[in-house]
Amino acid sequence: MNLDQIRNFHAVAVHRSFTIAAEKLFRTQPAISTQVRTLEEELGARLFDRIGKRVYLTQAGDVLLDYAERLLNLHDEAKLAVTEVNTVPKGKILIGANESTCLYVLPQIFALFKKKYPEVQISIYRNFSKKVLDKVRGNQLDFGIVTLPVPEQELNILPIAEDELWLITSPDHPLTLQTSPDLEEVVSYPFIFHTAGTTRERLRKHFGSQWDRLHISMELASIETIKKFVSIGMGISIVPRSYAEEESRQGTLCLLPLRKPNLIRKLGLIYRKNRYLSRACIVFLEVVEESMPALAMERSG
Amino acid sequence: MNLDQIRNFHAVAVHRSFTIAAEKLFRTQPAISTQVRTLEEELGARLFDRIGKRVYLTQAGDVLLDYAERLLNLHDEAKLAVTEVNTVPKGKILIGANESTCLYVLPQIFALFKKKYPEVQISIYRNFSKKVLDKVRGNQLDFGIVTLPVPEQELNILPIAEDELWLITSPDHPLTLQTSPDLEEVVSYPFIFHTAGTTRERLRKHFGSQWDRLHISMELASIETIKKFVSIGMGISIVPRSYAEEESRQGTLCLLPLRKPNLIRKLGLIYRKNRYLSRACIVFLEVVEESMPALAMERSG
DNA sequence: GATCGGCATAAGAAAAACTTATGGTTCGCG
DNA sequence: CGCGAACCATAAGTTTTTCTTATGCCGATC
Repeated sequence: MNLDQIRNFHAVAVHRSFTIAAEKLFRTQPAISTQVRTLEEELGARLFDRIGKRVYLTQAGDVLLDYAERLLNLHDEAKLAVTEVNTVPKGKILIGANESTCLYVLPQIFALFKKKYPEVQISIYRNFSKKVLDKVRGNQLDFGIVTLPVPEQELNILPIAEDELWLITSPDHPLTLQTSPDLEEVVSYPFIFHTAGTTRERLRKHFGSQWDRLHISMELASIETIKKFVSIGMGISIVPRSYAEEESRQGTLCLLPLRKPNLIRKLGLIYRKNRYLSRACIVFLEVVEESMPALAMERSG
Repeated sequence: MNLDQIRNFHAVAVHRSFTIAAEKLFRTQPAISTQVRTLEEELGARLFDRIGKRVYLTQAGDVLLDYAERLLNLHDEAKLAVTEVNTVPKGKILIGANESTCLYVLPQIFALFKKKYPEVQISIYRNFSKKVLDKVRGNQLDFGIVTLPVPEQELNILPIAEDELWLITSPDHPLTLQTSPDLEEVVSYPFIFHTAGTTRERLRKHFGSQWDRLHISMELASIETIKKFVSIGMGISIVPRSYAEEESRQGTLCLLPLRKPNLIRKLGLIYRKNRYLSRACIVFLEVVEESMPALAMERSG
């Protein structure tokens, strides 16, 4: 029993005629007859009584007619629903990002996106860049926002923001007398770092041999707590500049550029290559690209 | 999109593998691949992301999977329901009968039937034998119970009861002095007849030339009213004996056999030839045949 | 880096479905 | 009452679809 047979049966049942059913379905009458007979044989039940030139539904036919309608309707609905996925932005998008991105980058993008496409639900997976990367590779996330660079294999990468890493200190810290200290001058002060993460690793490489001389007074899991403890003088730290601009304006933190080397942290939107993008995903990409100038502005402003 | 394609898609989605799906469906892997691709082309949407050796559902695929399950379930249910019609007695039977049959014949049959097959719903169309006959011919009724004989064309006929037509009078009527009056003696008294019906027509033929001499004091539409008016002496009438036995026992009516000719009224169950009988209809026939001795008893008892 | 596993594609074979032709009924109409 | 038209069933042959076999390609794995 396939949908075509059901469609045939339905047409015959509705028109109470094989000939008319055939016309409606753009087939010949024997085609319909044969299909209905096949269906009857498969079900082991006569569906129509052919009496004279008249056609009557049997009880079995009557039962099947009800199901036929439901099946055909459900089938139409299915087709429509599947087609809509790629024409109407709808459904759900899964995005992975680390904590600070969630705090400082995503809100602006999401606000814009939600305004344009309220029907699309966004779900956020918050974790370190590395975990996000794995999940994107494993097709468990539609998108990820991670610190660049990233091994390119199998991934599309769309740089969306870059930020210089600046030094933060408490407002009354000795370093604030400098306008732009270099690494050498900085290492003598106690540091506060992230417990883990891409930026921490990059800094470790950067400090090179000096890393061991570094006095790490605290290791904290979130950028917010780091800023708190820096502001009360527990140590200094290095963070993307934009993450501390608010506090700098308010005077609770002091934000200092490092002389050299200019440390840049780039953020990228990543998603798997060869992946079929739903309409919702496509418009999300569009929105991200649209809002990129704004994100760039943020850096310079 | 037909059910086979949906079944294929479903298997792939469930097992997340074309090869395993093929095994489960006893096909080769290319068969499944082609079918799924055809489905994708028809829907204009990729359903799976084939990344490396892994297979992932796209959002469109996810949407379709839900519908696929519903469609397949509904299909199974339909098959089961249709098959059950002819294996399990269920559903509805439409029976046509005239008023007196409804009152005196059907209750016993139905009681027995309902006891054996409580799942089958019986619906009664009450009308004159002629109308019942038409509806059975027109396939609007499963069965009819009518006065025999009946033109046999296209009908199966199962005689189910026969009854002598006896005279009924009020208990104090002069005729009660006779044990078995003949037609000649009877015609001088005022008669009460049915307004229409097979039996009335048969009587008219029977009376032959004497019909015109007959004094018809009333014509009534139901056997119950006829009996009422006969019992209060408004006239005499001729009815199937069993229809008045109760009143005869209670003494409200007097029931007299006519000497000659012995008028017999036969009842038959009729149904269309070439008609596919549902299980419910078949077991109904069985019950009627079973209860026929009982109905015969009624006549002699 | 060779091999294995798994999906895609191509070509040919098998199966299913369709069309044309035709026959048997029934029903309506002259 | 008989004839023709309408309607469904069946048969034969053709077209379309779907399957299998064979093979290629790519990524994962050892």
